[in-house]
Amino acid sequence: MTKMIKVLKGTKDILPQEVEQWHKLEKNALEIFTRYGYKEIRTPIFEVTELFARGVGDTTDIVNKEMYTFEKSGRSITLRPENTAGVVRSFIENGMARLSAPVKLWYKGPMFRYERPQAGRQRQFHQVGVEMFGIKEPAADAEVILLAVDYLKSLGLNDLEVEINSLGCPKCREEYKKRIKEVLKPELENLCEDCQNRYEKNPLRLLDCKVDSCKEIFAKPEIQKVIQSDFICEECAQHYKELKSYLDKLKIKYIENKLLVRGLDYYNRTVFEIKSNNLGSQNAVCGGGRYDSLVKNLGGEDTPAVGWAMGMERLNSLLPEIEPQKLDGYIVSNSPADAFELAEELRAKGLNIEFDLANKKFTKQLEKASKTARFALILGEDEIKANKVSVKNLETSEQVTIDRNDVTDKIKG
RNA sequence: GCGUCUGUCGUCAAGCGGUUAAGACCUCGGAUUGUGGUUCCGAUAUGCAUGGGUUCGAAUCCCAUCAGACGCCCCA
Repeated sequence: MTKMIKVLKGTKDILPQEVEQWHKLEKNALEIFTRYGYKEIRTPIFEVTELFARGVGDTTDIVNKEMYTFEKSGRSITLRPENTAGVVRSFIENGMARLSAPVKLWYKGPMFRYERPQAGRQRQFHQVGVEMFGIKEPAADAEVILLAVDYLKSLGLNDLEVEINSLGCPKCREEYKKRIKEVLKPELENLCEDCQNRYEKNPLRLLDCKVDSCKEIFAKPEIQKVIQSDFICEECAQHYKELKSYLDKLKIKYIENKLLVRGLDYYNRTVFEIKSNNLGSQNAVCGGGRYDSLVKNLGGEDTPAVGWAMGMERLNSLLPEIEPQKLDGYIVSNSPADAFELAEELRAKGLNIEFDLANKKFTKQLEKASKTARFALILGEDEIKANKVSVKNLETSEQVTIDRNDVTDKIKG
């Protein structure tokens, strides 16, 4: 046998038996997001590499080691590892800053990250996400979180945990980083290798290290004091406070998590995640936050923005399996020409109809009908002559011979 | 990039150095040339991820490669 070709590591076929669930995710997204005034946008799945380097941030893992990048005609091109940068690019390029604020956009589609696959993580995966531009007030943050919760509810996912935090603005965050580095400096060589890296790259990150020896160090009172301190400036604190009061009013339960730091450089002030306990170690279904300086960084007018993305595969694994739909009718006939005709007639009326293209024996056809359809539509010589059809309900075994024109009504009940 | 575990039919698997490589499901055919979903019979891996090695003998032991699962890092 010639060698079989297999899917690439970390990629997957979405097979017919699971596609119903994907339809549900997409249908609900369109429906719910539309209610909140969002319009769908579809951006290319590849962009100039620089977009991600500048947008996502060139200190991030995503940009440093996870991008699918290739050269074409002397240009460096990258498969999108996330879609916020692309949407922002489009926002700027199409002059959307001139539209009346807020500009609300949503998207869905495949993303690509060269990572080691594991539960809830693939190299090609899908995200749905929303981005709102032009509103700096915390009400925007609140609405975006409410939308996420609403969408999850529409999928039957009611008891997920919402975690929030405020990163402050670049100014107050720098201060905080400095203080963390200061207090940890004496312990630096006792920290694990990862933490030593993070010490320089992203000091906020090292606070939730899972290594026991690091945990012990962080538990020291003088260090805890710095971690727990309210470092954010007055304005940022006010923003955060207002957000929380909105969430309270909206009865959205949330957990404040000081250690919640997102790994993308563009976030400021509000960050949040929505987690599930049923997902294994990659337990976040939704992640997002505010990114007020991204539009400007990518060459647009200074425009505040908030948004989030959800991993569709992760959502999917939380959804119950959907029973496959049965056909409305399966035509049992040894005259393919007549079966064709009847099938077309009924399909035109919106019914799902099939018949045996291989023209097998009568009993085989009935067997197939009973496995795949609600009704068997028997079209034998007698019926054809009389312009009738015998309609058999395959659940109750009840069978009647009726006029062709009455078949639709009989099936639709 | 690192760590742990795992690769036997389309699927789920038994087998643990000498078997004709169980069994079940699915699929296909027959009992049954106009009445199914139940039942009964039958078919379906010269092959055990791939390549080497050890051995009289390997699906079973060893090595390498590849693939998968899970975890770390990071993220949705």
